Amino acid sequence: MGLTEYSSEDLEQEKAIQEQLFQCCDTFESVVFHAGAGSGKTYALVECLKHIVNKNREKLIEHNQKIVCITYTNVAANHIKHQIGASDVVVVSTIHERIWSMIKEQKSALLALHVEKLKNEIKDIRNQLAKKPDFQKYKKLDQVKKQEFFLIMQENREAYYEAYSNNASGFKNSMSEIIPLEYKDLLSNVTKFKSLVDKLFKIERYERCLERIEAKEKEYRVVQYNAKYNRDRLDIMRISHDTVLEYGYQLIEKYPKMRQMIIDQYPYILIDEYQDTTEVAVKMMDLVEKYAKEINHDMFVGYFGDSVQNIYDDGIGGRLNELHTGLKEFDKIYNRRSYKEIIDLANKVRNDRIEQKSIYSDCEGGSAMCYYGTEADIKEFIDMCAENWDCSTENPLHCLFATNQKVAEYSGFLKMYIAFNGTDRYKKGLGYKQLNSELLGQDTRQLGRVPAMFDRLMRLYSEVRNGREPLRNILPTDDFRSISFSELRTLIQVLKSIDGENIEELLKKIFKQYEEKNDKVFKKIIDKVFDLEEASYNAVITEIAKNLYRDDWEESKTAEEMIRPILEIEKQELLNWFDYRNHAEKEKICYHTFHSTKGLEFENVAIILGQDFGKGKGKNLFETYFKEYGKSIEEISDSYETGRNILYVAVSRAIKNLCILYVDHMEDIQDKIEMIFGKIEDIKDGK
DNA sequence: AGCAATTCTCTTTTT
DNA sequence: GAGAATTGCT
Repeated sequence: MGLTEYSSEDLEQEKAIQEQLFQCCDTFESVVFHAGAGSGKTYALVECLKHIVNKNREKLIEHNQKIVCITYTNVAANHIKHQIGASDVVVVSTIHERIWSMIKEQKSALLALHVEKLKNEIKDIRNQLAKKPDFQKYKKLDQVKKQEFFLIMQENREAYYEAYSNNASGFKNSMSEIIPLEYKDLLSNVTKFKSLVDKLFKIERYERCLERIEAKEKEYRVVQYNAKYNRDRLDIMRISHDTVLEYGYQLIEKYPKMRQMIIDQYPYILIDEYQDTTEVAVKMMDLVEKYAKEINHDMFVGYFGDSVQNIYDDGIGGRLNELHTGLKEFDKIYNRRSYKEIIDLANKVRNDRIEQKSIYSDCEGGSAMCYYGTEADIKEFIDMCAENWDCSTENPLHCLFATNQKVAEYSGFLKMYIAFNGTDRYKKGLGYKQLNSELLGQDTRQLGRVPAMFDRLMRLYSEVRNGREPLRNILPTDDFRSISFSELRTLIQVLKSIDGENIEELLKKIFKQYEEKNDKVFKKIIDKVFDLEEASYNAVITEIAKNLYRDDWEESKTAEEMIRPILEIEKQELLNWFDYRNHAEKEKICYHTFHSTKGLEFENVAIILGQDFGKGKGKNLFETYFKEYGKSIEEISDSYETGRNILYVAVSRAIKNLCILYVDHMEDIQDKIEMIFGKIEDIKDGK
């Protein structure tokens, strides 16, 4: 069995560290708690919260003060809320939510910052127009001409945007109808022309916004933050995540009163996963805490996390001590998650001063191995792991890949992933980043319009077939109650008859029934799935085309031709996709990206390290890590850290069994790999 | 040939 | 939205 008996000496030690932490809370000595993977970091944080509440609840209530706990995600916030139970003196939230709630009432100060930001942005764009070589031709025009050009473009704004997504020659054609000859030169390079006009329009929008703020127009009196949007829209008074923190920092820096207010209201601030927070958030904490010292007020800031588990681009990682000075440091070296073999390997991977030790005395009995092979060996490797560890739905194997595409491939919906990836919506611009949340988001609200439609369709499909109480979750409660048993049975029969090899067949079948049968409840169900004003085959096709493709398709192709790749997605792929997202069926083998496993733990883990992560062909995320392994701090590069952190997170998910497959050339790095993993074998000899 | 314009390609994740 | 790769122009 294993991992059941504690070593009493270590348990005492662990307790002693926790006691020291409590003491720091009591004496307002701010701390950083370095806790590696599986060490019970969140447990320590929750214990601190409880300790502070127990000791100070009355006092806090009397002074109308709260303990603040900041997490990186909403999921983590809910998790901690659940663990401490409802409390009137603790507020748990993400940094954005907390900062916004602290600053949103300072409406006039925020408005002033917003005005300043608008002005700075305008200045910046003007600066680019004057300096960037791209705009040389524009620069040569005199003021009057510049103004005239702008007015012409302004008058033809609609035509400009209509032509915008055409290819270069098409765009040139449409534009030369509008633009007088003297400005034709600007159009010689379409990309530069677009960039110029976009910038001119942006300046205009910002200036107009400034005027409206000045005029105190209704919608222009307060700055809004809505967590739903990922981008600033400064011109309509809407800011996004980064700007919330930016404004927060500026307010705190500018107004001592703001600092005072935070200190008075929130004498305790605990931050979970500090390595993921942004620089500006930590600088804010530093400012506030230093000010508290200055005016002799009590304030405690506690950071909980692990610099090596920073796997996001904008997290501070190991830079905490530069940004927030004077913190008392604690290391937690005990591991409560894994067997010794895993812990030893994870220690070697991170290769820093933190060396974990199991808290259990019966911690031997796990396994950690490494093989090398080629792309073609992956499948066999996975099967070998599943077989060796006797994996089943009760004891599943968890496979970790770098990219979502690989996850989609092995989960059985690669064709679907590629079909969506190939649509205009996700191919153009930054769309490919959107694909992962709109197609693979665990939360239904993240899904794009079309994936959400397919999700509802497949929910119905599997509910009718596998649900214990079919339709209970699909029919509105009233209908479910009023429908008779035999009616329900026929309805289910009809719904079950909807089937087909691919999306096209499914849709055709559905709407054939829809038109033939005059069943009110059936229609209601289908209406709900497609969520359109009018439900028909053509309406659905058009909706999909409109959502996934640019709107200039009508001339050349019909909607149906346009969305051919989507229509041809096989039903089996849809089902696999649906199961992957909902984890409805407990699988024998589950697939994840490295990133998505953060914070989780699995009995059996297989990791595939390949060439599929990074820019350019054949780039290998881990190559630099292996190459620079063991070198001094001065010699290592940023990509060493990126590789190390991701590999550490991946490796430390395992509780008992871990196996790694390295899929790339390894002539130069074999010795380093063997330093970490011990002997590495060819997968073909491994069986 | 040499340069400029156009098109293609690119990882993960949260707020 | 940046940098590489490809196509196009003179």
